[in-house]
Amino acid sequence: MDETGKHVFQFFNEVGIIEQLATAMFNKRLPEGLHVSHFSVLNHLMRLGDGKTPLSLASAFQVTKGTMTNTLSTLSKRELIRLAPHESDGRSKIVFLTDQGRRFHKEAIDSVMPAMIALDEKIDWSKVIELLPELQRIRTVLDANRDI
Amino acid sequence: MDETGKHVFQFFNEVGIIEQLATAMFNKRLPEGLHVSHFSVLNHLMRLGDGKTPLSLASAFQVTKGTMTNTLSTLSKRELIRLAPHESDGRSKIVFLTDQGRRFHKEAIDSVMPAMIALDEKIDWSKVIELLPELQRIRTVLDANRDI
DNA sequence: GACATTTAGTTTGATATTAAACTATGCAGT
DNA sequence: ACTGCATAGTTTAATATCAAACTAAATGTC
Repeated sequence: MDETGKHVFQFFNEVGIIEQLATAMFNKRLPEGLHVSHFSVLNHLMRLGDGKTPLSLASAFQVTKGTMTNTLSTLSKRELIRLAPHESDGRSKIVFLTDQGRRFHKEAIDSVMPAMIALDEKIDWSKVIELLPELQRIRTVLDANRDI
Repeated sequence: MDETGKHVFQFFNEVGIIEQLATAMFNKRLPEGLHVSHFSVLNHLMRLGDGKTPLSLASAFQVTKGTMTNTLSTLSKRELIRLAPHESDGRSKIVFLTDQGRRFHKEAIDSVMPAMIALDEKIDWSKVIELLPELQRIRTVLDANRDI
């Protein structure tokens, strides 16, 4: 293996570890039984608006349909979302945020923010933001080449 | 939430998705029953030398001791590693690569490389490598602040 | 030296995730 | 209209992972 190959493995390794640490940090601050995956869905619906289908959410987070079924069913049991039938497609559903869901989203952010502020002194977030476009490019390419 | 906060969530989101896509890509190419986690351990031992303890591996990948016990036991069952008692500490063990393990590592890389080469035309790996130090910094900070 | 505390590894129970099979609906071509 | 293929979501079985309890060995304190 050449040098570049090693760096690439290292890159994926760093990404994996950052993901684990960040996930752990979030999970620790979410109430019993709720996971980053649940928060992420709520966050997505808040940012981009609800009324999405389960499949579009699965695709946004790159998880399988089965995973999204599971995530949404937990959110639904907790009444943080409401699943309505799709008005024009009998196979599909539409996901709506409930008031509880919106409230929970705000509370979750409030409980994570202190940790972020604590990190703020140590991480140059502006530099992190500079990384975003390149990460998005990599994500897009990986996504488009899932079958190779 | 302010703008920076949104970017930070976005950053963690991108990282999460890249991790999932990369993991999926690797897993698809590994033989039945073996996972990126197993390859990663072998890769680590190849890069930095074997003779490590399970705990040091757990810490290198930021997984729990229990997870590492599980990973190593699979590798051991397949005889890709050998677990020897620690010569001076009765509680501990030492992980050695077997010849099969080294062979498997090479084969795994050979089977992943074509996909990387395919991606090579689309991703500027040199730019990826430029991201490494900043990612490592973020990782280190997150790691050092796990308790906050 | 005895006892308390720390440390390395294992075990247990729970959960998120995946891949693949399955159900039901939509749609396209004939 | 019928038939066949595609699509949306669910279910199932297997696995990786975690947190927390547990075992056994080491270390430190008195």
